[in-house]
Amino acid sequence: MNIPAKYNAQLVEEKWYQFWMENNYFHSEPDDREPYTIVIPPPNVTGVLHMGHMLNNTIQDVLIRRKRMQGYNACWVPGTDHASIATEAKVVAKLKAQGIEKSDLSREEFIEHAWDWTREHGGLILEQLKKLGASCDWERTKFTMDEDLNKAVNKVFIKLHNKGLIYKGYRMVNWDPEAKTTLSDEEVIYVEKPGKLYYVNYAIEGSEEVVQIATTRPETILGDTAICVHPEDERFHHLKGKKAVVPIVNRSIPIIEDEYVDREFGTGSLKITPAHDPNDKEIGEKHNLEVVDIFNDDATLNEHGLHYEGIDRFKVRKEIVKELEEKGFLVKTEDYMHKVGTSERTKAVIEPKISEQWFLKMEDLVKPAIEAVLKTEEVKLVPHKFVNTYRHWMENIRDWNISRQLYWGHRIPAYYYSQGADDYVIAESAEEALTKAKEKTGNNKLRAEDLKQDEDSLDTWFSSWLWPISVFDGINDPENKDFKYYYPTNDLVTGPDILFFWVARMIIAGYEFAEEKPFEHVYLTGLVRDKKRRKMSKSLGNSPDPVELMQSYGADGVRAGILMSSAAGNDLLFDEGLMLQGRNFANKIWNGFRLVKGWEANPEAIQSESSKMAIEWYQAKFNKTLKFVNEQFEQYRLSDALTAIYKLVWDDFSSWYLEMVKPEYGQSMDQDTLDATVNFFENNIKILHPFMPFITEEIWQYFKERKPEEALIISNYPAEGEFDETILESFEVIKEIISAVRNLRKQKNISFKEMLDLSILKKETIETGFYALIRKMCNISEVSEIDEKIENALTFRVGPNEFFIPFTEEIDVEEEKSKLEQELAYHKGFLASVQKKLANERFVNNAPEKVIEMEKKKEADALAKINMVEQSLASL
RNA sequence: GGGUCAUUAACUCAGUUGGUUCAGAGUGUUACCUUGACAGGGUAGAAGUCACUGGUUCGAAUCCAGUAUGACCCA
Repeated sequence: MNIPAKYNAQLVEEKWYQFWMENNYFHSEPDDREPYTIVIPPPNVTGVLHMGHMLNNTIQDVLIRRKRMQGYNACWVPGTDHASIATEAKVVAKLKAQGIEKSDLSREEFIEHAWDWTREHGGLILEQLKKLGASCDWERTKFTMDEDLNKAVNKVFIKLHNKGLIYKGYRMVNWDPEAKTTLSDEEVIYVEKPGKLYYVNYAIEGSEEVVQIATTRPETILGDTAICVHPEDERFHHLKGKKAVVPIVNRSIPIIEDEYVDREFGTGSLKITPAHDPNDKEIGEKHNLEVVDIFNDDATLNEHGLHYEGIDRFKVRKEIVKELEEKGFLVKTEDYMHKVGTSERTKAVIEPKISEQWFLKMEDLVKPAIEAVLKTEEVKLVPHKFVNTYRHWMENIRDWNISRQLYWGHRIPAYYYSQGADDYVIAESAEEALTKAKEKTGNNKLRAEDLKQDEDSLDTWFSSWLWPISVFDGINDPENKDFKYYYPTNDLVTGPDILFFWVARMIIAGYEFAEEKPFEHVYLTGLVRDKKRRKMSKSLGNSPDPVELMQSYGADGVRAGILMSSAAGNDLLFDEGLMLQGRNFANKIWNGFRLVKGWEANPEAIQSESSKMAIEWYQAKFNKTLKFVNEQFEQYRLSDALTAIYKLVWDDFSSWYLEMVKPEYGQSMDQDTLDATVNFFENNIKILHPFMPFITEEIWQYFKERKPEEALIISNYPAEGEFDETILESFEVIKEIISAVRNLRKQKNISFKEMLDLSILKKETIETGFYALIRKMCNISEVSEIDEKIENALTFRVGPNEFFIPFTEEIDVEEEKSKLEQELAYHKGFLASVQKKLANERFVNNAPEKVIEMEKKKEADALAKINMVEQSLASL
């Protein structure tokens, strides 16, 4: 036979992926079958495949392939996300490398560069998913900036605005004064830096007294608008209602009280600068304080900086300290370590800055989404434990800041006709805006050039929260047949880190825009970590390249490996050993196939008793396992499902079944056994196909000549069947007997080739049909039942039955004795523990009948065994 | 600082709703096997005070409280 001894994944994988594509097996169209739909969590266009994607997409592919085989109309919609922040940063960096600054380009020019980037890199990750075997419906591939998706975003913005849910407000943003841009929280890195704590006196109006504050940023004194103390701090009670005077500026500011103040820190009184500190901003809003912004965009001081106008913040810090000292306001300085936010890219110290933003009111929108997950369970989180986190977030939700100061993304559809903050209209297009503006202002002379669209873009999540709807064009055209057929989708597979950002918002959007849940189950995967338990990420460089892994272990090996130890919602420590296990498994299957493929049936051959029993047993074993596997799938326990199949194929099928039906040397195989074996093999690879699609399709096609429409990928998943539990139980006993004989051979150095006799002193029924199996598996010439012990024989016990192998050589009595004594000690210990329980009155009175009966049976069994072992000892 | 979750063999993890001597799997490790599908294999073995301290119960890895350590999310 010409089948290689080692399975070569590379040769096989590309072939079958192409075959599936050519036959369009991934594509779905609405029909009268029940749909099963998954939308992919769209990966970032700038991204390359990492371990998290692998885990995530493997799970989705397993789910979709299984449902496809189960006869559902399976549709897995792929796509990518425009990721405004990340992509814009990449494009800026790329342009910079070419000597072009973003500020040199117009918005339109910059966006053209971003599209170039997207066209160049955007498809990469999808190509990598193909290598993994992902059976996505590629004809349905979507991008969050596609025209129809963009239109949907605009529509939704307008709808929400019309409902009065979108408003403009102020928010503290992370301002990078070097790049002159806002940064997301993720792009700010906090570093520990040595600084100083400056103690400064503020005069109290109308008194000789002073109040002392401590600050790390004395330059912000110029923007102070209050002093705050703790309401229960007796040191400051007498200052209540008074006013303080800001040094240098001579501004009169109120002394307010708030529990936010930490009485132990510094002097216990706090200066409040709402324009330049997030906490101060909140206090400022609470107490209606004035906001004085003292900085320009490049972090030099503006006109509020008085004589420091135009000077950089750090230089001002030095100079103002000198001035405070000269004028007698500065009391002392202390060294102080504190965490300072810096820009991930420019390393510049971040300046918290108040800026005008668009917000979405969440309070009412969130209600149906809370109901759906926490009350009606229309949407179920898997594992369930995440509902706690979900509840906490949803019940403490804040309004959503949906604008970003970026070019790349969906531009906010607000058009200004004048300078005022509210002089705008919301419209789907510039033309519509013009009409609306004319209406609103009554000025018919307005021209298109008079309108200026808002410069900001929308948060990327503001488009991805529509994803399950918008990929089917359900916002623009809610009556279209795809949307009606596929929505709501069934399962969503994603990481718990975006439960809020994305999952919760999709649920909100589902109820708001489609009046229905977006999906039924949310499978939250674990995070993939490295051996040091760090999250795998590109910035740490601790993630192996999945494409290289697939080259080393095969896509099937990697898929199986990564699923083998990843229970839903539990983190997964990446270990290359898992991939190895996956690859070895593929090889094991491959060699089983080689064996079976090499068998030829002899029409004259008659089925042996042992083969008949083996077939009967394996059928039961398979049915039981399949039932278990299906139950695991119901609970999204993919790891357990795979492990069960792994054991079925490796232990039960390869190690036991194949050995049992394997023709004896020089013998040939009968047709019935061969047919049954091939049938078993095919069923094995059917239930394995969702996990390891390539090798299973390869073997499937190798077994027989098949037409394209007979491909494994679209074959029928095996149906559950009845099974006889007693066969399985009996077989466990047979396995023990076989193991015991093998053990004896090893201990006594008896070659397997030497035939032996086996006698059974039977106390409990053993299916005699299985004797043939014992003979075959242990190279036994005869299995006989006896009534008396045999002298001078090797013995062992399985259950209450005693076994004898006549043995000509001297038996080592001492060794036998010590073995028996060990056994005896074990049973006696067991008996003692059982009897102790039964002697406990409270146990007997309180435990359920069933449990007590079980204990009584255990007691009887133990006594019988002890009796037997004692007899054996006596006979020695 | 607030919330959520975890802690079981050298390593990675199960243990499905308290009950069989229940303490399990895989990897690794040890010994033996150049077996006719497979050394990417086979057979057999060793290995754990279920983080700690209390409590509930006839009975706790499992339920409750606290402590320690770690992780994640939010501020």
